[in-house]
Amino acid sequence: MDKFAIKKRKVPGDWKSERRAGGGRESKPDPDLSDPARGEGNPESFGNDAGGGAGGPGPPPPLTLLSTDVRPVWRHVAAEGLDCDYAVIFTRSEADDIFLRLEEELEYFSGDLSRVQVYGKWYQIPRKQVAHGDPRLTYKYSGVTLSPKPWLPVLERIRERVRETTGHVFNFVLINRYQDGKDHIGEHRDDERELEQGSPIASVSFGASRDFVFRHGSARGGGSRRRQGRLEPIKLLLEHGGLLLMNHPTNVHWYHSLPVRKRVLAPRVNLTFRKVLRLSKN
DNA sequence: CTCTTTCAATCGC
DNA sequence: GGCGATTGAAAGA
Repeated sequence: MDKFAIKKRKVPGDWKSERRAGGGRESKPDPDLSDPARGEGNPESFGNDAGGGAGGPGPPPPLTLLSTDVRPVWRHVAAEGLDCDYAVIFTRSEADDIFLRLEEELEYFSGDLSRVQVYGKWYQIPRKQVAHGDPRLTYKYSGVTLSPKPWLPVLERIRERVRETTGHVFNFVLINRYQDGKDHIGEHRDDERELEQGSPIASVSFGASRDFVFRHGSARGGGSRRRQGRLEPIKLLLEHGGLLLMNHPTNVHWYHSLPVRKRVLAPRVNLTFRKVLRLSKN
């Protein structure tokens, strides 16, 4: 039973007023996959629905749908100690272009920065990873200290859209690339000790849609699958051009993961923007 | 020194 | 195909 605790909300950032084009269908995340290089629908719409004109219930979509009319449709995701907002913030054509540039321009870490020791054995991390950000910042991940590469135009473009939609300015981005559904990341919390107090983490996705799962700390491990421990996992579908804002205190008690999905054949690039405090000591 | 937290692969169902 | 349980060395508080 997948509980999709998703409700509509107004606006966490700057977008004036929410408006929708077609009938108000409550869209629940579709656990099915979706390939990134699919043909197009409306090239200037965000991926939130668009009613799909063909045979959908409700009134027909408006004839004139100008791109300037379209605003992200935010969904609020809430549970005990969990507070997130999700919206597709890039049009399909914007996201396609950005994804292409990311694939062309990013150079991922290799060697020691891409290996991790688990239960005494060393593994390549089951994904690719790289960090970009302001000079002299560092971020520790699984024991290794990541020094960011300088910003690239495509990354600043994404960061600027995130600023427009959330009001937050981030100085660091950790990028993970999942080649296909076999690439994944295990359950973890993001280390907030080296982040600005109470600042959110902005997770932006391009390419293949992937399931994303939150689990409460108390619902994990040894003897914790008891009777009414009613903190069910919360599953989201992160889409091409989508932004998931993870607000404090989500990362304190909730773990998240990107599980294996063997039916997914296409790559996904995810960027988690952060406000990092610490500077490298030289 | 002690205690807590962390990561990914494998196996069983 | 997916999920829960299981496996420990290293780092940090």
